[in-house]
Amino acid sequence: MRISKLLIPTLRDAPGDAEIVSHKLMVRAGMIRQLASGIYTWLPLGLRVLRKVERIVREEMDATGAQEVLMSGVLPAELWQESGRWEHYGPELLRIKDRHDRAFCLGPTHEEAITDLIRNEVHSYKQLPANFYQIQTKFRDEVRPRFGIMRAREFLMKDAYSFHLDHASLEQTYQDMYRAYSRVFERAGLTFRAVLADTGNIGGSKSHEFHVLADSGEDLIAFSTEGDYAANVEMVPAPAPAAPRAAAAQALTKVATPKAHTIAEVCAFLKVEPSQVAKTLMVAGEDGGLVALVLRGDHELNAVKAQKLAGVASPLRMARADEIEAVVKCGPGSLGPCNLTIKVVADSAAAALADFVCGANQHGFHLTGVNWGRDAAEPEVADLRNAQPGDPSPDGSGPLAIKRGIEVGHIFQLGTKYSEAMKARVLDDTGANVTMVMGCYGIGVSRIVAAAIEQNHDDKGIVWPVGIAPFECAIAPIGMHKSEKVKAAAEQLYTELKAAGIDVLFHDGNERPGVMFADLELIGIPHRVVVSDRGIDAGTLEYKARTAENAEALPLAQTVAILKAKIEAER
RNA sequence: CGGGGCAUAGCGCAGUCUGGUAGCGCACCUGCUUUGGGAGCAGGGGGUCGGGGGUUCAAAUCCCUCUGCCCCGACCA
Repeated sequence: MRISKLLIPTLRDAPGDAEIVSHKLMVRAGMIRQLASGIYTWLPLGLRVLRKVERIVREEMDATGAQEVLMSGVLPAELWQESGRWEHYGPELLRIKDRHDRAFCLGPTHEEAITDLIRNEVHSYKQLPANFYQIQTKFRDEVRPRFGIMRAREFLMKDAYSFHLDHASLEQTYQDMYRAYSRVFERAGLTFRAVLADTGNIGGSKSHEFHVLADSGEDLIAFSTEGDYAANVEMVPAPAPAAPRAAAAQALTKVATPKAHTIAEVCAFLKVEPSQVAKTLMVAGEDGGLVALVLRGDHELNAVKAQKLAGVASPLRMARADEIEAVVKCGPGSLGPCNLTIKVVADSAAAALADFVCGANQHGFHLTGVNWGRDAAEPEVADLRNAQPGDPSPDGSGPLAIKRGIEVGHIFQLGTKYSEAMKARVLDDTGANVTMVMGCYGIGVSRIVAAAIEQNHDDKGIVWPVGIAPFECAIAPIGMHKSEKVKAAAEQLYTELKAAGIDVLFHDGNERPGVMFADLELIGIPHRVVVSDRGIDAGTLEYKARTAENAEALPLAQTVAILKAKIEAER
């Protein structure tokens, strides 16, 4: 393509509201523009990258034998009512009505739609297993869209759904998908890790997430530093304390703690360690009341674990100040487990504390020397906290380390959750009706674009892996509009590179060299060839990789062949 | 949804406190010069100062209200 025929509105300054580097660079490079919160227009350059990611995904899915379909983005409410998710999905499901006042939603995922298709069209075990995928725009009305395309409300996703006669067949397709996903992310040039995951809103049993490792990631991944174990922290069981609770040694004492509400403030004021403090959090219960959750001051509540507790509302919701005041006469900063009338659940580490510090359920006061059983009722004990670095790996392979990740893929063994609810059955070889077993597999196609930038950039801009670069090579002629020699050589190189099957961007504008180089670096084209009078006279073209420090001279006659070899090796 | 902030040209911002001609840099258009790392000179276009209401002789500026966007907390590819 000729750059003069492309709308690539690059910016020197990033918009003030862009937080993370991929968002800044995508806007600056003229790849995307925002239309509304979490809703974006893809410009020609951005769309080229998106299409390349799509192509890789499509090729790898096709290679597994999956069949491509395309379902509607607008889905009838009836299907969602049938699966039960019309009620349970929550406000993320954007519900709309048509002119006849019939209810629909914008599809955030398509289990219902595909299950409806398959139950109507597939009747025999001989048609199984089968795996169907689509690459399609999803809509999730996120509470807080942010980070540009990374967490948009509208986004491009590859979703696949497999159908099986039995679990062994599902397991096999699951493994196929695991391998296909690994190839997709490798080809996209990403450093990633597959980790054990929670099944969340989709449901099912076994599940892995694929995470791109990046400091800007919103997820926390726990790794065994010695072994293979890797899991989303929300999944990692926290170890119960090895030692039994010590005997009470101190007397219960009430102390005034004016202005000390947070754990840090209380510890500084009373000169104790956070690990000797119990913090009490109140969350909404299933019955409309509240449940008190007690953790050690140095531990973090794990929302996934908490919302699985009996009596706790799912999804988890922290109590509002007015709800708390209806139970105890104080604010959230002075809560403690003593004399509570509501259900109290303590994390195993908090339950093992003796002579600990906690809020007095009275504004401005804390208690010291508190002991379970004596001063507070023995609590129900559960695993409520996030695993921490240094905790033992659940597989016994060593201590855990924790890193940040961006979730770009997720595979699930659904089992019969949807096929049961929607009566999707086939006849087996004995003529018996069997409920199909399902799997589902998602890739955040648009998110991959942002994640790739998070991992591949420098202070000048994006550094695309060749596999997903909008163009593989750029031609940068110097003084083309003055020098016929340069113009002829650049045009010839452009024709030859295209003929060699290379995606080439011809910078045919009349920009000064500095502007041209800066733009090509910003938009991250992996290979650059400079055509100049100086070089032509010497029989050379100047070549520089985006990642290279310095340029090198290539013999004019061999440039195309050399570039072709380099690019094909990287694809 | 709760808490905080912002809204002035395509982008980045000043002006708001203390009411009185709407500005700066980049980008854009024209001309001339320039051409190996974001050029120079000259000229030019572009704004209902987010919307509505109020106070005032006079509102970007003060008051009320609505909307949008961003950030911090519970969801997910």
